[in-house]
Amino acid sequence: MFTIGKLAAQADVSTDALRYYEREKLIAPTGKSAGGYRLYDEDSARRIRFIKQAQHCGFTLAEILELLILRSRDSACCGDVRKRATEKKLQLESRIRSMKAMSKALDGLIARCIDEAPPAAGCPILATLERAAKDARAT
Amino acid sequence: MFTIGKLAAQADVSTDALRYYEREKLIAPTGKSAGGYRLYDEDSARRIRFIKQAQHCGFTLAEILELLILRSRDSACCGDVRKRATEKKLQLESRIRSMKAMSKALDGLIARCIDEAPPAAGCPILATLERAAKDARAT
DNA sequence: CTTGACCTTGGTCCTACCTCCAGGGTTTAC
DNA sequence: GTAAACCCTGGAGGTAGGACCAAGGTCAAG
Repeated sequence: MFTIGKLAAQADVSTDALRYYEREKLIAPTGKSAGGYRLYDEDSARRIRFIKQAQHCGFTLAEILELLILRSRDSACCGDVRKRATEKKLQLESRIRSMKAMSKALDGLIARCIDEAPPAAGCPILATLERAAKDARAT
Repeated sequence: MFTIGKLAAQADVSTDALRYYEREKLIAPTGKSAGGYRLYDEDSARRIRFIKQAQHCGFTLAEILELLILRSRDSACCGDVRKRATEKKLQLESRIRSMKAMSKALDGLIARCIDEAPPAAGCPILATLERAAKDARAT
């Protein structure tokens, strides 16, 4: 059994984050000391590893809570989990697409800037940012 | 000259958003009516197009404010603007990379789930989420 | 027994971008 | 002239994931 500080150090998160997870129902201390200190065991550490890994896969804490609940009830597990993973992947891919579109739009702006003589009258990037929406509306 | 509602409809934003932009110093009404209504002109409309386009390129409102300030002073314009556009592109690309890594991690999870017989004892996705961090620490 | 490191609760604050609301004044169309 | 539609200010709320802080209690070492 270790206190919150030890657990935090071991899992490389802040004690504030751990208390936050507790408020959000993601974890609960295994017990409490006489003086009211939270006490944790190896199971808690595993649970936090789970949370952090899932975050690295793009799940929000709310979604991770659902995964944790699924994990606790054995029934209907794998299919459900796989569905969530797949949905998350689609979501990520959609966001990647939209960011790629932004990146491409920036490419266009930057290229225009180089083409059209740098210290010309009015920055071509800024001019284009103004004009673009008009074009889009015309579409 | 039109009121905030007209401008909002024309630019496809909410009146609340316009008032918010004003608080954030991104825009200001051209004038006010006798009764205190905000009044805007075609220039305001162009400014809002600018803001929306820049948002589509991934700039935050704070960054857009800087762009607008750059635009108003002609000096040192294009180089500065181009620098910001380039930085923003790098930032986007870094975020894209990190999301791709997430997506790939999900791929791994999903694949493992298919390989290892669906209704087995314990979902392989969940098990992997627990284990992965340990492996990483060992690295 | 004292000092310092650690812990507690409960609260506010942060980013980013708004949305929604109340309570009231203004314009405009009929 | 009156009803509907519009606008005003100011402030709260909400998402996501915490950071940080104050006032105070607890624990371990020396």
